[in-house]
Amino acid sequence: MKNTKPKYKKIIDAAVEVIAENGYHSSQVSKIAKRAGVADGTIYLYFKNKEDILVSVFQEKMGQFIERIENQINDHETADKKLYSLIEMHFRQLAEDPHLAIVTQLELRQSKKELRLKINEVLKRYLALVDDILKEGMEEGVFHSHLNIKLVRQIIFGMLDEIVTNWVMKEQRYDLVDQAKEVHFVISNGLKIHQS
Amino acid sequence: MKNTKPKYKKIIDAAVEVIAENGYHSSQVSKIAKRAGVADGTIYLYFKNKEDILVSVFQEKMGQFIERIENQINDHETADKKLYSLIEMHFRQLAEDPHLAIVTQLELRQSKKELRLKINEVLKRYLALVDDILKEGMEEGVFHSHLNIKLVRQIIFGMLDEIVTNWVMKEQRYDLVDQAKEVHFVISNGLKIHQS
Amino acid sequence: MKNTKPKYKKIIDAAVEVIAENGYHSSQVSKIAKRAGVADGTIYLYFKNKEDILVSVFQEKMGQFIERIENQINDHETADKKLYSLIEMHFRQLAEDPHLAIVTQLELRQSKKELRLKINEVLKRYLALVDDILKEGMEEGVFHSHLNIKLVRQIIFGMLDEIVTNWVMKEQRYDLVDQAKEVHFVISNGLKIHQS
Amino acid sequence: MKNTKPKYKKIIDAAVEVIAENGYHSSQVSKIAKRAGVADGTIYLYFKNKEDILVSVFQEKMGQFIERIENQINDHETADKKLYSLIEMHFRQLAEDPHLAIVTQLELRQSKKELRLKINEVLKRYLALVDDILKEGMEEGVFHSHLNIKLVRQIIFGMLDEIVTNWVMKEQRYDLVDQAKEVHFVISNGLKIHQS
DNA sequence: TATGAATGAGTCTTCATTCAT
DNA sequence: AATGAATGAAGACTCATTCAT
Repeated sequence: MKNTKPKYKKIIDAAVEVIAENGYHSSQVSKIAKRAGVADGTIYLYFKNKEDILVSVFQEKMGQFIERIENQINDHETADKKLYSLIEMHFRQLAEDPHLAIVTQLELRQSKKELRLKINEVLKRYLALVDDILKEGMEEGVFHSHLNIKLVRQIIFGMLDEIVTNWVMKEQRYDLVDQAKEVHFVISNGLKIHQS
Repeated sequence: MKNTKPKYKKIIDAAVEVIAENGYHSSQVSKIAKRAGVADGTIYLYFKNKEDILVSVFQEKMGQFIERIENQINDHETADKKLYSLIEMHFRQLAEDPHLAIVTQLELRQSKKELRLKINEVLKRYLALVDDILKEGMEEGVFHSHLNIKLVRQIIFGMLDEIVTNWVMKEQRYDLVDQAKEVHFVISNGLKIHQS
Repeated sequence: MKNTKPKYKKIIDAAVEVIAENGYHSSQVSKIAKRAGVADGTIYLYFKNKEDILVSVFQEKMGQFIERIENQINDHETADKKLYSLIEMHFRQLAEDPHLAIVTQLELRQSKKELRLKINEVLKRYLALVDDILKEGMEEGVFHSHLNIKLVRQIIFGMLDEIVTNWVMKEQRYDLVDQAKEVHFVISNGLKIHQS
Repeated sequence: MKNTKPKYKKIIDAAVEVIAENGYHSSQVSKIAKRAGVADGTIYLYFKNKEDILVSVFQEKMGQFIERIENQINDHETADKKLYSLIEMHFRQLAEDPHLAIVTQLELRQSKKELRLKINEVLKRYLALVDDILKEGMEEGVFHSHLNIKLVRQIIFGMLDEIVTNWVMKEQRYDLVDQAKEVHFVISNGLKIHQS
């Protein structure tokens, strides 16, 4: 946690709610302040500007998100099981926090370059996690070792991201976690070495 | 082609250029008008509002994009070869039009709900294309027929989309089309039935 | 006249009034727009920003101010008579336009460097006028020719400026033009060569 | 000295520095507090509000300024010599304290009416000094006795003020005190009775 | 006395859209 | 069909001041 001051946390949480409900552009700073129960100006004691709120939300929430996946993964022994666990956790966590899901899948996709770069910075840790699983799978002799890890990492992240986005846009009307098995089947099958 | 009047086309093309160069938020209607060589007000003779320009760009360009893939695919006989062709064409077309790539991958990811829904409408035709290939592969007995087509379609689109986005964000410094083979390998391998 | 468009002039005149009545800092752009009978945004078709209104007021009004003095001066033959004419006209013009006097003497004395530099740019023409009179007087053998023109020019401008400012701050309760004779007496006496 | 408490003085001195360096509008109370080494709130134990800091700076510094001139003047016997001494001291003191010069000549020229009135209050003592010299000169039969003292006082103050302002705006690149002689020559010459 | 975290009022500016010509 | 001058709504951010400790 970057900052444990109670107002900081209250603002972050208020921001997730307000942005999920109204969209980033309709989430006036004053609206977030009111929801957090602080004065408008107080926001600026903790955040550089409005965009910084968005970045901070992502950093805080994604930090936890990734941490939980890291922990969970270690409970499993093979790369393939770890991969399944990652997929399942990815879906589960977003399914459990629909507000956060809306923010990460829709509202955070702003086109401002600076914002995108900061988001990518946070995602690096997640991608590193995927890399580790891939390398492990290759060392185990289970995954094709000629595959370009950077590319496969993009494939996996792209798959998961698109599936979650779809679920959010379909207004979360079905069970996201249910999809984990099949998604894992396809990608695992795709990476694995098969005897022919 | 929705509209063949010369000014309509000039505005569409100007919009792609201007948005690619400046980003959506810095692409004022007046800037697009100037680039297109028309008066500001003229824009509103052809488009309902600013967002409609963006949607129309997507419709026009994506219409062609999908059409070309449709044509190309028919030259191939098996579902797997069609799948490869789709991937290759997806990458090739965006690689050949970097301005368009920037617009579709970055600038179009605005969060306004209405816009996103219209974009999805256009993409339906693309997804239908993927569906056809998948069904064909299942009928051929090559792809696992128990797979949820809607989910696999998301997997494929998500993969390709993420890979193109990465390429755009890395400022197109490497050859995107080169990636087609490996991407096809992974997804094809993932969908195929293997003897164990 | 830099710009003869009627709205430009209306805004300039409204600005002088509003600023004279309320002071620069209490003269919101929207207040000026309303007084000028235009929309807020229209201001920005003619002026870069709020400060630019102030600068433009000065340029427009001071342009006329100086022009009139230039014309008037030419009617006189000796440097000393020209000097008197300059003083009289300086006072007369400001006395005739009390709103302008308030703006130039009080509201324009903002401390922002950029603004001050632009104001000085306009004043150069006025100072050049004074220089010419001084040189002429020296050539006539009437004014001391060893005097530093740049310094004397400051003396004259400073005198006049302070006297007008005092009059404005005393709420213009006495006749400013009445002072011209005595002021001219002192400075003329000060510059002239006397037999001792 | 209005207030001899050490923090009061520290705040005054910090204010002169900060305002000279940053300009009045960029001199936030918090910046002055930090420079003075006190908490923001402490400022308000010694000053009613931000403007009161500025007024107090002027009162403190101008009090000394005038006092020194008063003392110096008494060393001289004739009005004319006193006048020279006043001019020289005026220039010398500001030349020796460039921060103060910037504050008095540029930053203090804010347009808020209340502030200007308080500044004038302080200046009264200075103007009285000038008045005394003028009266003395008239009694000596050296200066024209028909001159309006209030007007001449403005002439003298305006001259000196403009010359110092110019020097400050020219970034103090030349010697201000050097100008005293010539300035005195002009005004003294202007006030004196010459035989014709 | 001293602190400094919190407050919240206040405004310039942009730009999508309109409409008289 | 085309123009482009004019419109006006909308909101992030600053900073002087307060007050509980």
